[in-house]
Amino acid sequence: MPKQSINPEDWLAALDESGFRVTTVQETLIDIFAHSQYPLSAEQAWDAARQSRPKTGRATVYRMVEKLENLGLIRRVHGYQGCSRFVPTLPELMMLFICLDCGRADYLDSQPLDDLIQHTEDASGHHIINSRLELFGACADCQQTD
Amino acid sequence: MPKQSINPEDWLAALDESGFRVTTVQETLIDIFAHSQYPLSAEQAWDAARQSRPKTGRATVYRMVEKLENLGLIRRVHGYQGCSRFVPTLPELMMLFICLDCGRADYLDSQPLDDLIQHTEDASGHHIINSRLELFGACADCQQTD
DNA sequence: ATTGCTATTGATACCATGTATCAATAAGGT
DNA sequence: ACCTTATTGATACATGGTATCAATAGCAAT
Repeated sequence: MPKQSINPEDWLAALDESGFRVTTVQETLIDIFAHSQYPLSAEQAWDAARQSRPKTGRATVYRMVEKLENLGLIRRVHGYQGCSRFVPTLPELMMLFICLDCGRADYLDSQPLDDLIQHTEDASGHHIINSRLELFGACADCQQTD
Repeated sequence: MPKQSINPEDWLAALDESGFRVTTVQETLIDIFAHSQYPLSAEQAWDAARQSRPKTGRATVYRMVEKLENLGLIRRVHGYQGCSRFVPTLPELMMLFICLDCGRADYLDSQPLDDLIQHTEDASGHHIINSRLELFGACADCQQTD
């Protein structure tokens, strides 16, 4: 459902550029996150990783998830089966919609959010440094089959 | 900083109307949440509760927090010192701003968010059932003292 | 007021999720 | 191929939250 596709090579390049070593665990996990249509927990990613790389350690996955989040390559989804699931990020598409029915993530253009933030700064006098917007509901596909 | 004040009696009435018994623990905890300007964790609320009511149990506080959240009287703040702090809710003021400097919550009128949701529904075809918006930054007061 | 029913509570034990430690491994520059 | 050191995997640990269950206390009816 993402309108842009995610390129695992770009993620490896991002790790490399940030001075991290490129390892097989990373390749494995990046592949898992980049191709998942659904929010994944670290535990789920661990299960998935061990299918292609059985000796993958649990702590390693948690460390990797943290690293990917810090680099802005994945983002945490709050309020959907807890607060510990992650989806890949897509540049310029910071408005996240999660379908409560099929669970898929859709990424929407951030312009309306940018406008809202601008408006709020003007109206309140606060300086807004970052924001979190998540939308939940029934996606266009699931509405038709209800 | 909340522009409306919160009335603990209304909360007790809400519990009563929902068929729950009104107890002293509830009064204690409602007072704590209704008067806090800062997001509080369950653990912090427990500490506060025991000052006026020493034998208050930990599990009771967790249960109460869950109940208040379910009733919509408090709301969870995500991404500010974890995902387990709560602020009281204020009707019609669903846009939450948290100052990263002083930690206080400010509540903003939801109209811009309602507009954004309407626009997104029209543009995407998704039906939006609920949303979560949090804004973080430097509040008007804290900017002046920087 | 007293009683009886049952929701709520407090104490404890428990579980899940995530983190610190540390020896072994493997990137990657030389 | 070698050396340095970041990364890994296994284990133990910490934290935050939940299940259990006997004791307590709301509240409605008498």
